[in-house]
Amino acid sequence: MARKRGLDHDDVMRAGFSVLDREGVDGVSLKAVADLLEVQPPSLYSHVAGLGGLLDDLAIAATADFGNTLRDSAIGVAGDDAVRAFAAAYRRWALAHPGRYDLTLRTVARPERRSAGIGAVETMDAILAHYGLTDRDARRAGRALRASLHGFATLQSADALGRGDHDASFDALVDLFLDGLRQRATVQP
Amino acid sequence: MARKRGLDHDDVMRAGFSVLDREGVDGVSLKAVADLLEVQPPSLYSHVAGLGGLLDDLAIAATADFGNTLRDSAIGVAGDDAVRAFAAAYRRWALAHPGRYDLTLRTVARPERRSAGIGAVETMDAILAHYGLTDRDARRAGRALRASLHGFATLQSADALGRGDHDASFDALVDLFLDGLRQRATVQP
DNA sequence: GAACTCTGCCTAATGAGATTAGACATTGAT
DNA sequence: ATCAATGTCTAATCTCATTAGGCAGAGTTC
Repeated sequence: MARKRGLDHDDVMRAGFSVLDREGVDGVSLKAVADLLEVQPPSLYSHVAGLGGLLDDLAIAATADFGNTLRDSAIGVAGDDAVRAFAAAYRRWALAHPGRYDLTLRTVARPERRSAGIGAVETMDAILAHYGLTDRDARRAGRALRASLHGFATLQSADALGRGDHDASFDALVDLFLDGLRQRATVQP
Repeated sequence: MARKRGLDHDDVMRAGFSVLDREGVDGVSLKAVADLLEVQPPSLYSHVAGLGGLLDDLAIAATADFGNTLRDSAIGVAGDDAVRAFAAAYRRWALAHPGRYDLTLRTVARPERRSAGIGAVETMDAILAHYGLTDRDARRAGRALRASLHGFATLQSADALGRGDHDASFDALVDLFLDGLRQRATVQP
């Protein structure tokens, strides 16, 4: 009768992402995932460490995917173009997967999650290196860019920006950042 | 025996904020609030519309307080000084009350909450008006500033900025924004 | 001052979820 | 054919939120 289908950690992750994308972070429950997999909730404990473990796993996977996307965005471009490409990829990913993006930020404090996010920071550092800033300025510029992108993506996906052309506002934000960057740069890329 | 103390909506709010400040948004439960007030959870329903209602009320109150703080920050200053004061007040408040700040952003979509948040946007618009930007540029600059401040505050309070002098990074972010603003301004305040 | 009503807290009960323990069936190897 | 491993299941417990209905204290009215 019971067909002994045999689930998999990956199956659970897929189902988890499906619920996450559909219902958001708060909608992710073992019940929902189990229903989707047509299984009883306790069965999931063979594959993930409870709800918390599932969310952790999802967060790590999402962070890694995000990092890879960002890395890819900057391949073959440099200077302002690279910044623009990076910024566009950042916003695109965050808006396309609001739940996943949310998850990449909740409890950033865990080491595995942090290391999965390194890719993003390294990519940004590499892009900014072309501007020949001092280490200190580069670090600050990186934080400023990250904060701006994060803030914009979050506010837009929370629908907190009001009416208007958000694409243009975003471009303006990036341009504004680039203007400031150029003023501080020692080399003009 | 029962001392018939007589709670109050305000008492519940105070307790709610206390839990919120101590445990964060996810820590707010009717159980926790009831414990703090030495009352049984169902008793709270006389004063608040369940957990959701309490969170809504807290969010509205927090948003109003935040808005007032921001408004006050810009009294008697103008131009770059006003932007700096506004930015400093924004970050100070957000870092001082991470739970409340979180709450001001969750479900921004509700009308009362939105109107409570108007103060912040109006204050920012008033400050930016001094730069004589076109309406469109002003709107974009406002969004850029809001996004930057929000992003920085969120990332810092999530401990996602890494090691370093965050005060200086924040100042750098604001300076960078001001540089960009000046380039676009038609009047030099 | 006694009865009345209102307000606000209480207990009891229900229900959703997470989680643990332990039984049972299917699979693959010996 | 038997055995161990694996993975799912049912049953039970626990924490909360929430609803229903009862009871007591406070002020009001006569």
